[in-house]
Amino acid sequence: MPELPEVETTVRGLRPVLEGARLSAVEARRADLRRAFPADLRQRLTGARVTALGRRAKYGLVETDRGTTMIFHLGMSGRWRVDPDTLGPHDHLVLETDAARRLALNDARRFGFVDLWPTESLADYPPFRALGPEPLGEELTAAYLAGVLAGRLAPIKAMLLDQRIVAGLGNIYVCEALYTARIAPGRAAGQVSKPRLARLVEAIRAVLLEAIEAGGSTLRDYARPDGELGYFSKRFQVYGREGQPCSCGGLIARKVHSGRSTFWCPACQRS
DNA sequence: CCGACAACCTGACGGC
DNA sequence: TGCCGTCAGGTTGTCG
Repeated sequence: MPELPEVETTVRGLRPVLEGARLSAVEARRADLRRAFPADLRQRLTGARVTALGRRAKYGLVETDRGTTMIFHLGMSGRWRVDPDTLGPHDHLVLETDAARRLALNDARRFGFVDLWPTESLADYPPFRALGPEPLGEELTAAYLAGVLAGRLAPIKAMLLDQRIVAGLGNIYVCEALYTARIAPGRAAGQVSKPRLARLVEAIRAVLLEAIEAGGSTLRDYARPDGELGYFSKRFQVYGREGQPCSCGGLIARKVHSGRSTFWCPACQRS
């Protein structure tokens, strides 16, 4: 499920449940996801008050009044279920609050993980150290991209998926942003012109904001016990649409590169 | 630097 | 109905 917009929507959905609440119970129902849960997870979080919810790239942040932040990553299939009636086999971590709310981190494929880190030095959390700028922040500009992509021969699509270049884009929204900017995904990154990079920055923002907005509009549904979130049944322009017509009259193509499907319109996305 | 691939897992879906 | 192959939003590491 989760790229940046889904994580952002998740965080917004968790905020009214968690912010200001005290965690009365913390239970890991298995030892690990992709990695082991921190051994002191329960001890550190039980009794703590949640002071803030946040996001960095595709990571969710749950800050507590104990100087510790719980970091979660949803991997491919992770989601938080709110006030579930019953717990299923994939509900791996359960939080209860003093307001008698219950949250279950559900992750069938277990590619996600949960970690703890001191709030004051979050920037030193190893997975955060090399992250590039937030795509919705002011640091992401055409000038920045031009600098970091200069001379690079790798396809622009691969560069955008590299979290060190921009932090938070995944396969779906990279395809969508390149389509919106009318840039061919296979174009050498260092050869995309400055005006096109400017268009790309705008497209990235527009695509992400639209998805977050779509997620926001289903936030009411987010609280359903099934936790259904998905990609907001949003209709993508190219992703998953191989063989279907583009608005230009061309046909959407699909090609696999290093195991990931790329969708694009060869007719109107030019290099 | 670059591309390809495997690994980590389960579930959904299409074809037969 | 069921079995089997294929594919899926991410990250990390290795190899050539």
